[in-house]
Amino acid sequence: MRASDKAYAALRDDIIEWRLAPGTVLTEVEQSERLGISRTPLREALGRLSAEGLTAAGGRGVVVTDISLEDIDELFELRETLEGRAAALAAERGDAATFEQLRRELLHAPELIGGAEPALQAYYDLVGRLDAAIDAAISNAYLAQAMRSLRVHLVRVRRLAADDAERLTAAAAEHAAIAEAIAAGKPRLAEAATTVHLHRSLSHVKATHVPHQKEHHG
Amino acid sequence: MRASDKAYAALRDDIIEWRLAPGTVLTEVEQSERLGISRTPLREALGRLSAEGLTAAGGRGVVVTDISLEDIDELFELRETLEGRAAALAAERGDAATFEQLRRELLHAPELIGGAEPALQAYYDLVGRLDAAIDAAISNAYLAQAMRSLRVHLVRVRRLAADDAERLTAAAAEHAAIAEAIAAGKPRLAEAATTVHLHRSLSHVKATHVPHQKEHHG
DNA sequence: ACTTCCTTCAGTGTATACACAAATCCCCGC
DNA sequence: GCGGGGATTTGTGTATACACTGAAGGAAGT
Repeated sequence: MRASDKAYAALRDDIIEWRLAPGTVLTEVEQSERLGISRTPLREALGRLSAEGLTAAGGRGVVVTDISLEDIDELFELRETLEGRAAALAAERGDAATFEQLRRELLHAPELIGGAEPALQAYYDLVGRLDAAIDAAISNAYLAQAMRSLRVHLVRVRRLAADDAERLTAAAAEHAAIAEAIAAGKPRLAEAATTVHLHRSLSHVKATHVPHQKEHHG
Repeated sequence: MRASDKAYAALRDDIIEWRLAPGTVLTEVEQSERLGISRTPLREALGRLSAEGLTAAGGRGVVVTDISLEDIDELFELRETLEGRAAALAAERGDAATFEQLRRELLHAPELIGGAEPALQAYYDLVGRLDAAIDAAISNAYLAQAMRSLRVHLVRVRRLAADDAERLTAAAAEHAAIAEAIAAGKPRLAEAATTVHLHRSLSHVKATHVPHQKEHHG
């Protein structure tokens, strides 16, 4: 693994998991020493992060970007646009058997949610497989790319919300509805189910959202 | 201006204007010598280009990406999704006077189109101002960013088509219709007008498209 | 003649040194 | 005591040297 990849992954995780608070300035020498690499690969990592919008390269050093409540609204507005269309396209072009299988698994998801850590991870993986199946079904590299770049920010937002078992169970049912609509080849329904799911998701995030306090070092 | 910015702008223009054929491998030492800079800033430029999708960093050296006919279809599919929604949002949130003014100017655009080079540039600027006005009106940084990253590829596609005066005149009328719908505050109509415009645009591109032959150097 | 191994080399990945810009801080003058 | 100007420090931008890897070409053996 290249040093720049390692630095990118480390910094990306630190930002997504809110270990690096928004507003933190990432100095090249400091971070390169922390990660045990040189400035050159670190700069590449910072460039990638800034391209994704996780950091912003303002005048002196790059700073970790913040996510405000307005940002979350904007994020979900774009998400609704992209994923709604993606679900519709998947219903038109996707393989019914694939999504039927996913739907069946999603109906059994509540058993995973109540469980401990590994079972919960299995649930998240399942949702991830639904996303991947949609990505593959739409056969549109540009749309898939746009959604991928969105998901980075969404993971960050998800960490802000309290994902209780109740919400996760409901979300699983919503996902199952999306998979069912796609499997049935109903684009309008798939888009509507996605819209419903995203609105409920957004409501939950905004309801349980607790502002992260910035950890001012020093 | 930084050396990396200069390199980025130069390479970006070379690719967009099809002076660098798809499949061309951009070697770091070669390009850095050609542009009169060092490898370090050039690498940053190549990184940005690859992030945008203008180049792909496969194993050995980065290569200029190709745009196939399927790519154009996918590109316009995403474009329809994003710009349709953007037009609708602009109709909801935009300032009527701004778009009314743009509509009036677009109605006079045919006078510019017939003219020589500078007048044609004035027309392209006018269309660009409409795009910028929509970007500003939607007040959604993520959506605006997604559209910006798309436009790079669209400029590249536009260079493939023969933009005759007839098509440009029709396009101006379609743009005027979009501006009118936004000014009138009619989201559905604005989205529909955008859809119509993009489909006509796509048809024109595909009808007049001439495949670029790759210039194999040596 | 074909295959295989070794050599060589082109090219990237990384580290480091140097140059330059900006911000801060201290000292001197008032 | 306060303000201004210069030095110092901090950090980025760029260049270059070195290491490593993967590929291509040739030579030798079968």
